[in-house]
Amino acid sequence: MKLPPEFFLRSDVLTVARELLGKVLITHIDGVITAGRIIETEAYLAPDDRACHAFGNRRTNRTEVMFWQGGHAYVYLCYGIHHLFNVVTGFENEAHAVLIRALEPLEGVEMMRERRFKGKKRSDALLANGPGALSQAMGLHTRLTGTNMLLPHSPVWIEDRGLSAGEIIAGPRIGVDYAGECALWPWRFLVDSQQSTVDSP
DNA sequence: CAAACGATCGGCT
DNA sequence: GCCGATCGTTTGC
Repeated sequence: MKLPPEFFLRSDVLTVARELLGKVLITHIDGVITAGRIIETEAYLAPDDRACHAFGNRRTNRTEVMFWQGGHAYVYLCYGIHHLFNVVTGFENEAHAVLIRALEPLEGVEMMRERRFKGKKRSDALLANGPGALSQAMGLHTRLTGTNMLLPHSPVWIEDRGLSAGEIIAGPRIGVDYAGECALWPWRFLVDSQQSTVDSP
């Protein structure tokens, strides 16, 4: 059920990013379980990817966990507001990561609504429809960076529950226009919501 | 030490 | 569709 080390210990981060679609991201935080089916990812791959924080394999305090072996969490603050959650992949000293960009909520939806909307009325479609949004809904925070998701009782982990990803669409990554030609690489993956997936009639 | 910069979101026009 | 929020990280002087 919980993904094994071998899933993350692969150098081909593009394949891992694709295969994460349909898997289930789970947190156990503040005594509550929340879970969602991963429906959008992006791959980041040092050293040649200008959009990757570890471009050129440069190590900084922030990006150090990207160099750890696959299965750790890399969470960083974006635009001073948003906590973005990544899965570190590959072997030690390979700075590869997959950004989780969207989820389909499965469990703990009440808690997700509370964290996201604080009682205000909003559409459930907005619960986890972006990388900052899903982190807020799931309780993911920069303090969780460096968490080993493979350890028992970790606060965040990923499971295979046999759900299908369906058809997969690939395209350029979002918000990395500064990265030159790297911004054009089709390293964003999302499930085709036009296609039938888990429970269509 | 100062300053620019985001792997975004939500509110407003 | 545009724009401001907001702050840790990084880089430059």
